[in-house]
Amino acid sequence: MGVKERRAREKEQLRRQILSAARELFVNEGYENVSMRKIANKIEYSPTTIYLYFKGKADLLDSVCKETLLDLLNTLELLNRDKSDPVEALKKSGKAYVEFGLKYPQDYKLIFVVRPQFQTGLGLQEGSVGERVFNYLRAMVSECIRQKAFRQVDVDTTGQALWSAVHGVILLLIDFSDFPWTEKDKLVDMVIDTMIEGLKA
Amino acid sequence: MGVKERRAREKEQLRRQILSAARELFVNEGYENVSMRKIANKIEYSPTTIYLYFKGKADLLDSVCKETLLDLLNTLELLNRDKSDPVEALKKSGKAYVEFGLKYPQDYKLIFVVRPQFQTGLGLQEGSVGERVFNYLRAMVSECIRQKAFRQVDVDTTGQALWSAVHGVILLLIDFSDFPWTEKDKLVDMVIDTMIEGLKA
DNA sequence: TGATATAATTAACATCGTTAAGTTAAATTA
DNA sequence: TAATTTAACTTAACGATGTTAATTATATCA
Repeated sequence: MGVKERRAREKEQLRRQILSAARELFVNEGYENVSMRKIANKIEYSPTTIYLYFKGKADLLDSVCKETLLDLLNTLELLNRDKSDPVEALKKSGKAYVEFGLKYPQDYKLIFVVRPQFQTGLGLQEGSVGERVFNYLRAMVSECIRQKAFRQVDVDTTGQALWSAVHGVILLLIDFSDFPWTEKDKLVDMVIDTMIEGLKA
Repeated sequence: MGVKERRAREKEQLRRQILSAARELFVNEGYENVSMRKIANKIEYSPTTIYLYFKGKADLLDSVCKETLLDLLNTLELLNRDKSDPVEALKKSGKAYVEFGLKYPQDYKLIFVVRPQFQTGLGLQEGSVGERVFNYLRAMVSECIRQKAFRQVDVDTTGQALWSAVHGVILLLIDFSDFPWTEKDKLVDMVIDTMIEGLKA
């Protein structure tokens, strides 16, 4: 009777093996430089086997990204959000978001830069992990307004603007690592603090 | 005797023709979805002819990007910078920068996201077009501080922070075009205005 | 005109993502 | 246990890609 379960377990194991090989290759060599055959070689299966577990290369990438996004969401939610000081909480989350992006630069780019192009749907649609991350940000902004720490700004627009700012600084730091930036933390603080200062009542 | 000159002129003409066809296809269909054969078809030459004028697809891309960057620099410098109101000038330039990024999304991504690692003369190295664009921004910030419209912030950090913000909003709008953003101009204004508000004295 | 240089083409290669057909091994049924 | 069904995996192949080498056409100069 437990044979089906064992089989399912074995299938899941190979699925994870594929995913893990794909992640490592994508991160180290870049999505476009990784072929299905290369992934297959790494796990010592034929290339077509991958298609029994994933719809295709794009789907594989999407699954890798989803894992990373869940990790990010988890990181953010673990931050003890002090409701009494939502502004400080927002700052903290913003910095954590940037830190995450800089800690996993390739993953970050895969999710937020590479993936949208290759995906037919969207990583921010209803029920997606991306949407949950954004909702988290939205809720914090909302709380800042409710407590009148921020002036009466539009919640959606403000959330999107804040996201833009942190997104931008992450990508610039990643992509122009040779550029003579001022000290990294100073720049990140400047971006976040300036935005928040501009929103205060 | 003028035969050499005519030949050179003809050669240059075809070069520009290739470049123009490549730009149109890159912008409309995306870099990865454009093949050398497709470009060749458009100009009614054989695919290999392109290799007599460009090193390869990547070189073609870089050339397209360089053109675009020069165009951006020109656009910015044409903005009549009213020295009497540097804050307004900064806003105007910021919006122009975003508009430019959204007008040439493919080019923008290629210049500032995809290619920085490999490029010479296009990124932010000394003497590059990118550096000139950044210096332009820096000068405006400096003027805002000098006229005491901004508080006594660090010029470099501030310039980099502002750049981060506009860079971020451009990329989000490009990459997540399906996302239910609030009206585009409203979001862009929010990003720029909030940053500037946060910098005021 | 005929030789020469240059421009453009044809043919081909290796590799890509992906599909269809075929094979092997395990699980189920009799 | 023997036959049959089912699942997992592989081999072979297709069309398309970027690019190179060999070849042909074209225009210039003697």
